[in-house]
Amino acid sequence: MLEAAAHILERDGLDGYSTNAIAERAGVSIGSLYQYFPGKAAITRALILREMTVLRDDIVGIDSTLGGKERLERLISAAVANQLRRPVLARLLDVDEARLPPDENVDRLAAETAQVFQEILAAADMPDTAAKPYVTGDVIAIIRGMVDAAGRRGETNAQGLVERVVRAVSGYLGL
Amino acid sequence: MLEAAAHILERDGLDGYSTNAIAERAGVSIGSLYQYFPGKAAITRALILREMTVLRDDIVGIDSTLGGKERLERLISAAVANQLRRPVLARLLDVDEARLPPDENVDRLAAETAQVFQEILAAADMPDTAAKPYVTGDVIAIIRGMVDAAGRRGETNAQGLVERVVRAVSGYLGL
Amino acid sequence: MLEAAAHILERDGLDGYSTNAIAERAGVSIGSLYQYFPGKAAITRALILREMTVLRDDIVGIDSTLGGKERLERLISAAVANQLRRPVLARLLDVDEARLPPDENVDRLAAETAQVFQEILAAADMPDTAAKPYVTGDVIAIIRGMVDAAGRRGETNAQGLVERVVRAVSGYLGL
Amino acid sequence: MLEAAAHILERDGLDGYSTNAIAERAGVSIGSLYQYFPGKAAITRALILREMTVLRDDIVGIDSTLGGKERLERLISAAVANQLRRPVLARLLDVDEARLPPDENVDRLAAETAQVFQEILAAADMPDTAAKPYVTGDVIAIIRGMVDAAGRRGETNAQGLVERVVRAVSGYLGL
DNA sequence: CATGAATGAGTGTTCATTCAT
DNA sequence: TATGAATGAACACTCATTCAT
Repeated sequence: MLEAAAHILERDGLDGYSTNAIAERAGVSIGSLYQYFPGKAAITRALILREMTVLRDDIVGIDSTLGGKERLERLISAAVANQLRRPVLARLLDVDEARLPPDENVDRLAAETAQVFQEILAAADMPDTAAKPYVTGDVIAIIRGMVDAAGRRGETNAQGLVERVVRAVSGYLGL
Repeated sequence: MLEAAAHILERDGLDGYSTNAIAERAGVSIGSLYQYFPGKAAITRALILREMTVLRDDIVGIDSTLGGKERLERLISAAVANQLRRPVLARLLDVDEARLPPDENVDRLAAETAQVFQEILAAADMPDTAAKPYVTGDVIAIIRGMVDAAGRRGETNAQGLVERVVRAVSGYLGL
Repeated sequence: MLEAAAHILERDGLDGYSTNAIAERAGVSIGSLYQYFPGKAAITRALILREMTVLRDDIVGIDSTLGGKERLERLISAAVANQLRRPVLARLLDVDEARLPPDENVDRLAAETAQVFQEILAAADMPDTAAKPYVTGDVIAIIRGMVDAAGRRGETNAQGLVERVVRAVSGYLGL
Repeated sequence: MLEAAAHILERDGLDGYSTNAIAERAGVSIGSLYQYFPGKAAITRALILREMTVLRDDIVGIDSTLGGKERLERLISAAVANQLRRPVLARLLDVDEARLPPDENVDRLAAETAQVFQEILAAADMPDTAAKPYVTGDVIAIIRGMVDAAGRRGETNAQGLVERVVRAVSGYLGL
């Protein structure tokens, strides 16, 4: 059912993203949909959570004994892979999330992910500037912005994209 | 009428962005709205055009006798100012544009803007890499991503933001 | 449109009382219905108001220079006529009103009507008991109860019913 | 299960009165509910029957050797007690009964109850008028109307209410 | 017998668009 | 040209009922 929702969102965009369409695509009745989710918002939230969890898990799994530069690269690699996996979905979920009331679980997951970013940016071999406020936000924004645009252009070559993002972030940090 | 649409979008978001609300806010009847615009999509497109034109004009006005680095900084400055002027509007228009079928005028304006970017990146004192494909797109994406995120965080200090964006773009270009 | 709602309520009961049915019966689209009423509750409230207003006007028009007994009889006559006019509608509105949140206009109208009852019961030639609390409520309840039951039995002879109600109320008051 | 239905009806009104809610409250599955009752209507009917049976039994138990006036008072006392026991339930069942198709068992029970009324009203020390048609219906309506209104006002003092109802009925009968 | 997931017709409501005035 | 009442497809959601396990 979540996968059906994801598919609809990717294929038809926000306009086609209706509970009836989701149910039909999932091959269940609209009534069943509402037995698993209390409402449309819950479906979207679950979808967001699912996508965010993949990234969080990838990122948390990065070997913390590695140097900061190496970890940063791996982090970017994970973020790129995550966004490139389903670029349209990632973008639309991002958009729709803004309409939803804040959700505890989503917020927690976002905080956990940001935490990993912050730890990496505070590593020993990182410049002092990297620990400043807003830096984490900037780095995330750079990654998101570049990968999003690449996704919209239809880029699929993750390796090349990762290299460019690494260059941008490294440059920003003064590495 | 366009300003009414902009206001509604900023104040009520995509959910409140209805033709009736726009007409009421503009102080005209819904019938009149449809005499000036063939449909809701046309209103949004006109709004997008209006906002893009401001940026294009600012950018086109940059003194082309200046060095590439200086022009790049001015360009970023203009982009930041443009996005920070009405951050919510800029973001929502961006989102809603994706729903609309491609539009000739919008595309032309985007191409014109990108053209200026490209010329600056191809300036004599710029590294060779800057002329490669993707680079223009990447730079635009970095700027958009960072400024968007800043707008969402509620940042209003354009000067500090410009500096950070310049740093990111310069780093990315290897300046 | 109100008349359509009334008709549906009378013919199909609360079960058939849907906005779509009302619109269809009224010969307008569902959209038009919602241009005149903000919601289903508003339709029901307007209907209640309409019915209550008839009774209030009848009752307020009773010549206040008459003796208490005479006025009481006229009041009962008016109440009977009102309830017998559309007995099913009166009853169902009564039921549905209980589901609705309290409404200022309805409450005011009810208070105005009760006020007239109270004034008549406090007339000079009325027994002292008539002025006691709960008496107004009891009298209204007797009238409503008897007339409602008569309506459900299909009685249409107002004159005979009025006599019996007068007898009950007079007996209750000790006249 | 019936008690669960009664509880839901009292606590949540007709809006909350759903088969799922009843089953949950009763601690059984919705499937089991449908093994004991063929449908929602049957549950409501059974509930009506249960409540009516209590009154019928009370009334049938009245000593038939007593005088008519005394028996009438006892009957009213029983009716008041019955309605005041669970005033909200009594009222809502009354309302919901109107939606249901007529039921043999309910009708029989109602007839039995009315029969007792009629016998009392035909007692030797009762006025001739009491035996007329409509009188039984009127008396029942007076009692129901007054007690219902009292229940809605939140009255709980049965004794005072019984006295007032007796006064109304006696007055009506010309006692 | 008991279960509860599945069903889908039906509900109240919104909103982009049209067109007679 | 301006108006705004009218339209109706579409939406999110509910709930009485069924039936495979």
